[in-house]
Parts: sequence; C-alpha cells; structure tokens
Amino acid sequence: MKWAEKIRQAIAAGHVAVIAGRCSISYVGRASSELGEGERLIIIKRDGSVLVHRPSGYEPVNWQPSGSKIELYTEDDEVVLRAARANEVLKIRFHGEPEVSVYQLVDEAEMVMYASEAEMKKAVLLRPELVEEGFRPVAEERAAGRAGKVDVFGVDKNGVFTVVELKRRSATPEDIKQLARYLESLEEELGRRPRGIIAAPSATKRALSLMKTMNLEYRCLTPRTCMEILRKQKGLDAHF
Amino acid sequence: MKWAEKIRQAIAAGHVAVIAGRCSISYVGRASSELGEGERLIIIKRDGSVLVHRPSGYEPVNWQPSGSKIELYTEDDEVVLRAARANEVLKIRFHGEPEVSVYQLVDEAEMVMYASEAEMKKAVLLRPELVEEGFRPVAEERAAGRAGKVDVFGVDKNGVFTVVELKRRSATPEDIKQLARYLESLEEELGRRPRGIIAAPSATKRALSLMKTMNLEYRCLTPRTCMEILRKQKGLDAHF
DNA sequence: ACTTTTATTTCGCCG
DNA sequence: CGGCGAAGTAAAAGT
Repeated sequence: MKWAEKIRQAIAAGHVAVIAGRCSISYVGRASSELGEGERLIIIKRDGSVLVHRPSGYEPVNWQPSGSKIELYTEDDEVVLRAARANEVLKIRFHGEPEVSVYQLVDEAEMVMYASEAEMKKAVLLRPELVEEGFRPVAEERAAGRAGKVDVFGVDKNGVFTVVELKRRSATPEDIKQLARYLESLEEELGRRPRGIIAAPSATKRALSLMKTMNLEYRCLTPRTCMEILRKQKGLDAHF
Repeated sequence: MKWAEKIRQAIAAGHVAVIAGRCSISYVGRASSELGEGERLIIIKRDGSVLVHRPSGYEPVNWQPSGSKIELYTEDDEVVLRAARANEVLKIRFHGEPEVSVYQLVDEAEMVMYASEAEMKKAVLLRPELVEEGFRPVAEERAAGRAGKVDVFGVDKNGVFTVVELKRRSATPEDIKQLARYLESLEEELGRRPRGIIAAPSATKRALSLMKTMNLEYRCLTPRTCMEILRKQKGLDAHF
C-alpha cells in the first residue's frame, strides 16, 4: 500500500499526517470503545499524538496523547494503524484507500494567555478595592489548616479578617463549600470567624442561595477587568 | 483569494475543511490569548467547530466549539477567519497562501463505550459483593442533604447503613472529602454515622492516609472488572 | 517520579 | 433551559 508508506515516512520525518477515509476504530485502556465503519479525519503528529475526528463536534471521538508508539501493519488485506501507550491501545482499521496529506509545519511562536486565575490574584493585590473599598490584603496563598490554601487573606476597613476566594468562571456550590471549609479552619486557628468573599464573574443560583445560608458574600469580578488593570499597570511600568 | 472562496464553499456545503499554513491567532472571551506567526493546521467542521492544531500536542492551541458563526474576510490584504460565539471570538489571520483540503465525510456509525462510572454502578447493583460480602444496595443516587448525591446507598451484612462512592480512576483526597461530607449529612438525617466505602481502581497515598484519619474504607474495583460482569450479564440476557 | 490541581475545559443529564 | 458533575479528561504545577 503506497499510502501507508507515505504515512510511515511522514512519521519518520517528523511531519504531520492527515488521513481522510473510511475506517473502524477500537480502543481498549481505561475504558473500551468501538466505532463501526465511517469516514473520519485522522491526524498524526510528530510527538506521537493521534486524533480521530468525526465530521462534527469539537472533541475527537478517539485519540491517543503524545508519546504513544505508532505502528502500521496489514491484516486481512487491510491496513491497521496502532497507537499504543502504557495499558492503552487505539486501533484504526482502514477500509479502502484514504486520502493522505503530509504537512511540514514549523511553529516556534509562544502562546500568551491573559487573565488566568493567577492574574486575577495579581490584579486584586494591585487594586484591593476590586474586592471592597478599604480591603487590605495581608497575604496571598495563606494556609487554612488542612482545608487547603486561601487565595487572598486580608483585613477589611474595620480590621476584620477577610478571606477572598477567586474564580475565573461562575461560582458553584462546590466553591462556596470550599470557602466555608477555609473559614471553619481559620476560625479554629484565629479564634474568630473571618468574613468570606467569593469574587467571580458570576454565580449559579444555588451558589447564591448557599452563600446566603452560610453568611458568605459575593463580589462580581471578571477576568477581563483584571486583565485591563494589569495591562494599564504594564503601561505604567514601561513608562517609568 | 481563490482559497478563501474554497473554504466558504466547503462550509456552505457542509463539508470539512482542513487548512495548513502560516497564521497568527487571537482569542478573546473567557480569557484572552495571542499566538504569533507560525504554521498550523486548522480544521473547520460543518457544525461550526473550529480547531487550531500546532505540530505537536494532543490538545488544540485554540478552538471554538460547535455552534460558532464563521466568517471570512479580507483585512490589510490578508484573509481573516473569524469564529464567534456568545462573548467569545477567535480570529485567525493568514499570512500568505495556505493549503486547503476539503473533505466530504459521511459517518453514521454509533460510538459504543464500555465501563463508564454509570456502568460501574450497574455492575455493583448487579453484584453487590463487588463492594463487600453481604452488602445489599437499598438505593442508587440517594440524596445526602445539601452535600449532594450518593452513588450507592445500602446496608452491610450487619444491617449498618453503608455509603459507596464509585470512581473510575484513582481516588484523590478531594473524593475522600466529598464522601466525608455525604456521611456528615446523612449522620444528621439518620441519627447515626453510616460506613463510608470508596470503590476505585486505586487511591493516591494522601487519599489513603486521609481515609485512615477519617475512618473511611477503600475497596479496589476496576472499570474493567465491572465491564466484564456486565458483558457476562448481557450474554445471559441474550440466552433467555 | 508521583500526586494534585487546573481548564477558554466540553459534554450530558437532571430538575 | 440552567445548573451540576463526569471525563479514556490532558497538561501543568507541586511535593
């Protein structure tokens, strides 16, 4: 099979191979799956990652992450692509001759992402009024016993200990419970219960009602706001 | 630009377009990201999902899930592909002429997956001795106050209430804490603390030590074992 | 090396 | 339709 040889050479040369064709797929590993005959797009990268994409959907239907060992062999007159990792095997059996394209991609650019949860914290430390007027951070990542670590720990305008939990996405009941556990742990340690504030772009209904019950507070804070503040600061830094 | 027109037509016809070429990418939405010039593989599916793949790595570096609106336009003599969803915009700016392949994929096959957490539960309900000799399930998905829902609730051979938490992967401290919260909630409701058992293929060291502290029990149960039991049952069903 | 946490998570199910 | 938890989560960060 000439096309199979083309794939072998692409892998050996460290190129990216894209295969479009009729195949059936089996996966055995953490789970098992079977997918009957159909036309799919298969991508093989130089690091050994394999992706199988159906004609719709964001997620691959089957895959193997980087580092898997890729083999091509013939079985009953059909070509089988086998991608194996520890305890996990993905087999793609081709029916008929697929279209194979090989690309030599050079990509040295670095990905820059803004406004992660870490950057939200930076913004809050830079502009504590984002949380509340008069809030003063005392520490970041303060330990809260065995409950874990608090995002930002400080005192409010009245000198009351205040815990701020940052989320870059909508706050869920799970987040509220986590904050409650922090407060419980800190209450033991400090002798009095600190205020608890969740700062997130939004909160689910149940999260809000749970906060009411648990006497916790919500403050709207979007990653974008944080990003803009950091960007401004960056501009200032460059200026001086 | 002839190649841009080819992409437009592919989208209109409901085909899958694969673009290989030099581009730079910006994303603004839940976060923001910038990726400078480099050669990448871009996949556009008929449902509006867009994937940007670098030459290595399982995950796309940028993407837009299905349902996004795709536009192609020219800006400063360069083609820009814009994929937009509510509050999220992905822009791919092409530098030079990329290779464009269009595939008409037909895939009606149904994916069958074995041994999800749901199937582990089925197996336990079918063969409660997987958890412990003499264990009898009373309910599945029993509510545990505001802590959430318990996977399997039953009584052990001595008639003691027992909560089983199933995990298809290694049990973590977070899982243990979750089980503990269930028990706490059920203790309030039932007046006495039930036994708590985590059934998972393995457990992390900290999870195990936490279980000791919290007086919770571990039972090894792999998805594969559950799968085999269900498969046997399936065979029996077919027989009768 | 192994464990834990995060994610532009996405996806599916249940209320 | 929104909330909530699972995923073959994968990949990064922490220990």
